[in-house]
Amino acid sequence: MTVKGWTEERKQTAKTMWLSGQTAAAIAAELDCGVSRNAVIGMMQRLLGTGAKPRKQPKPAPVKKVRPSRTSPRSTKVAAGWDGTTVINGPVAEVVPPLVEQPPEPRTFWNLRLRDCHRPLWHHLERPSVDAMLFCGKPVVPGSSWCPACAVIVYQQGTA
DNA sequence: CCCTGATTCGC
DNA sequence: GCGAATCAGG
Repeated sequence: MTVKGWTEERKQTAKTMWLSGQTAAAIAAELDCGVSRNAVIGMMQRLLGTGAKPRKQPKPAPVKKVRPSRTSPRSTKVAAGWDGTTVINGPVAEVVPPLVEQPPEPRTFWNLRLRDCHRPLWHHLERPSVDAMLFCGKPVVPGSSWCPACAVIVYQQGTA
């Protein structure tokens, strides 16, 4: 089932994953067709109009760089469950739709993403099970691993 | 260095 | 329409 190209299913999956906060690379891996993360990003721009956001740098000098060849060795990527749900066969659309928006905080171990506040919330537990591993989950300060509130806490504790 | 998304532009 | 190259930020 490796039909190269963007099928409606593929677009839907990518779109939903993107909206749910998955990274482009993760989406590319999940789709597991010949798409790179750039392809995913490019598709999102066309599909969702990502370019609608105000850009910071107008990129003044798009000087033509050397483009010797476009051939790229596409490595086989492993499709792993991205939200704890194994998606191997069957219409992906049936497993993805339930995702409307971001899950409420705190985030679970499985839902925690790079930009979610990483401050652990289980410091009371000796041996927390994965299910008990909750993180703050609020949006982090860009460049940090914690949200503004947790950054202060972590800093005061000297755990930074 | 690695990663991320964003943009440009050739196909 | 598509995606690699490239860029810019973290």
